[in-house]
Amino acid sequence: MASDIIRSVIGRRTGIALWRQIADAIRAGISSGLGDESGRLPPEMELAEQFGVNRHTVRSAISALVSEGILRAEQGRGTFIIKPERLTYPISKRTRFSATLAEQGQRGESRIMSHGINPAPEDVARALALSPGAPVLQVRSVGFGDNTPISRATAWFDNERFPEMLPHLLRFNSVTKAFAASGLDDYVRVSTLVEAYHATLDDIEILRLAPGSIVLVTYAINADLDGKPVQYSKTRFSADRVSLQIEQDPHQPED
Amino acid sequence: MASDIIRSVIGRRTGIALWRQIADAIRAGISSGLGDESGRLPPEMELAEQFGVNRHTVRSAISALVSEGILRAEQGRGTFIIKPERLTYPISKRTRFSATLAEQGQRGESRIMSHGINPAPEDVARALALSPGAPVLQVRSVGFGDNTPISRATAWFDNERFPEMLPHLLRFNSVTKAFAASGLDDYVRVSTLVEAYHATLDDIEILRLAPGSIVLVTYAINADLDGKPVQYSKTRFSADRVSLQIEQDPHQPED
DNA sequence: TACGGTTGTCTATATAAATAGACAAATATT
DNA sequence: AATATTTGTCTATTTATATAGACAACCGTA
Repeated sequence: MASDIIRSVIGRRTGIALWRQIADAIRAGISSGLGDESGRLPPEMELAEQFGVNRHTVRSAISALVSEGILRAEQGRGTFIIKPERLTYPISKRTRFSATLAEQGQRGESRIMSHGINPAPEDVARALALSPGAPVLQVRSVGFGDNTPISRATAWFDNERFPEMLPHLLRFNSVTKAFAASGLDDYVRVSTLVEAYHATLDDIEILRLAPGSIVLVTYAINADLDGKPVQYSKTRFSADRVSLQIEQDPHQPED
Repeated sequence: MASDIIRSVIGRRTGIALWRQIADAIRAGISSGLGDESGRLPPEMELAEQFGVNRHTVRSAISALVSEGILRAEQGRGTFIIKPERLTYPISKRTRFSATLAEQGQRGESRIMSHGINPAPEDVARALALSPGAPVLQVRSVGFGDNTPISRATAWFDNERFPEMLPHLLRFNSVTKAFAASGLDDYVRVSTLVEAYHATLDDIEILRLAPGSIVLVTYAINADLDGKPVQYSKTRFSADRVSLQIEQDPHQPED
């Protein structure tokens, strides 16, 4: 009885293998209370019945989740959930994790993977209110939580206005501190665009995702207090591992 | 040569059929410039070569997109793109489409599918700051743009405070006007949580999606100017058809 | 009208996914 | 020690995916 959490019935002839649909359903079900207090999943036979498939199909799904590091199977005992949590990322006017560069405190960390100074592509120039081709600093980074990759980001900065941004970033590993060292004491998030896509092969490799996983993609603009854009970043989050929490600063006076 | 837009190489033995991966890649590629000025896709043979698969596999993908209404194949001429656009949904302090109930103006429209007064489930009670089990009005609706379904939503309202909400909603087909008629002149969005999932069978049916599609899910809370929550809604958007645009009201005074 | 380029249809074969059944191996309980 | 429960492994069969090749049907143009 128990787990009627499996409401997401699965379809056939969809181009998505049943075992993968079931793996996705189990992964999703974990956060919504699949499994008992001890983190034990219902036995394979029961799951097979719930999903209306053969036991071997469920086993394929579980096997995939085991190699993802989400489940652990113990012969004779059962199958257990390893990591139930989902990180919540705040996005507000004062969002500071922005390019997922550091300062997440607690369990967060981020690493700069590569950087360079290039002429601004069209979309970057538009976002930063620069003329196309103007020199911009581009920084790629990967954000981690509990040693698992959570997000990967590319951030751009106006190289004319912030010529010393890169050394500051490398030194402080914090956008806020790097801006401060560049003479910008405060900045605010002015715009965030959210989209969702299937993971690319790069996503799968870098974020250690399962094929067919989903990524949340954000396009964010930070500006100084005059409204002039100072940072543009594109970030790809593992949708399995994060929620984006958008706060609208409720208790402020109305305009 | 042209379309090296196909960067998203496809993987095998992933549990996702090649034809579906290719369909997803083409669907995604459309918005980023796949196809020439006239909206014509590269010929099947060329696509097959680009993706490194057999022509028949590409044909399966195209056939799926044709029945999705995204492509149109004409014998002897080529395959053409039907709908390139993607709707942008704003989410800000003053977001009013909220439960995707109406007032989107322009080309937007929404229809109430069902409604009822029930005891509040735990998450709804928490969001509305009510005691669990308190009576709440629940309204399900589907939002349309250009006659294609864009989103489906469930909204909850405190039935004690707004006992006449339902008739007002049915009459005005607008949350804002229904609140106004209930004596609440203004309200603001205080919180929006964004997640992404694979489409369920319900999503596929109601939003007319392809199996394996992605949905953006938002959990939103609107509150009156005292900060008391007045509406909680869960909305599921077709990720192929919308971007969520989050504005943080940049030009306001700091706190 | 003839031709190159394109989509549509057919047959055949190989590989991956799914079902079915049986039994071994480990675990916990009686 | 015996038993029921659960995961692990094996064989066999069917269905869905993917590849391969050939040719018909249709379009635009030379």
